[in-house]
Amino acid sequence: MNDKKNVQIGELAKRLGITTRTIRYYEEIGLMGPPERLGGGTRTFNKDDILRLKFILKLKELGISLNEMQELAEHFDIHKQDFDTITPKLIEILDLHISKVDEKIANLSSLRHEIVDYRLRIMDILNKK
Amino acid sequence: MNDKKNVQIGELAKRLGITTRTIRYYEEIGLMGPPERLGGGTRTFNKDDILRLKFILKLKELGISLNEMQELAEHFDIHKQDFDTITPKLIEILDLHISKVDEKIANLSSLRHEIVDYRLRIMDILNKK
DNA sequence: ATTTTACTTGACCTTTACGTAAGAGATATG
DNA sequence: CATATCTCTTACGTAAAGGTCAAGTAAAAT
Ligand SMILES: [Zn+2]
Ligand SMILES: [Zn+2]
Ligand SMILES: [Zn+2]
Ligand SMILES: [Zn+2]
Repeated sequence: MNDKKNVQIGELAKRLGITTRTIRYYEEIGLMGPPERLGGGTRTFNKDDILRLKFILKLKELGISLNEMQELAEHFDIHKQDFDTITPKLIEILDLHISKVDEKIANLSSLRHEIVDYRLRIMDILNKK
Repeated sequence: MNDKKNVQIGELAKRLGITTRTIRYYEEIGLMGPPERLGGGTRTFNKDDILRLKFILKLKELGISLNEMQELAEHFDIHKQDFDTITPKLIEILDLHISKVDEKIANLSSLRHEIVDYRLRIMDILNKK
């Protein structure tokens, strides 16, 4: 049994409902930073690592792309791992996202209108036959 | 000069604001059917071809994927090229799309709500410091 | 000690709708 | 005829976010 609090990749993935590939991928693109390793090379994740990963997943849920997160990460203090140091940059990004979402909603609404119209015209054609 | 009404690919693309690659691609995946060719192999498109292409672009505008169009195309009478033979299948697909769009709108709306909430919580943290 | 999991890196696969050469042939114009 | 401009096919590249092997190690359990 592990007496340290550190967790291996499989366990962590299971906990968060993602795959190990995902975690390695986030590390690969620099979102996660290199974790500590055991003697043999096995990754172990500490509490901060886990918090960071959860934070990433939260942002993803909010529709923020990994790319955007990378830009965002540049504004985190790299040496402090706590997220009390969230800068106004995050607010900025969230605001930008709110307006993007608004825009998408507007586009979809007018798309919906168009589809309905088109549908009606086709129904007319069918009925007049 | 061409005294026939048939048009070559470059001209057609320019007219419709797409690229020649797009037209060849639609043919490649079977959306467009092989056009007539000149002696040397150059494609020429007649009125019906053009109508069909415009129809495809219209559906694309409505958010219907090429894949869906292929399924749709299976329900067209392959030998008749007129679009009076639009079957109820198109209506079906449009209806499906309307509900998909509705779903997307709903998702985006709740996403927006979440983002705003999250933003507020962060603002709180920043202000209490 | 040995089997059974778990983990490692690397590399190729997936989807969608084309973009972008490369190299060769065709068409239009001077 | 020469030249410029199309057009042809073939085939690899692209973005996003991982999925899916494969071959080789390490850790955990028996
Ligand atoms: Zn974004
Ligand atoms: Zn209307
Ligand atoms: Zn669809
Ligand atoms: Zn709320």
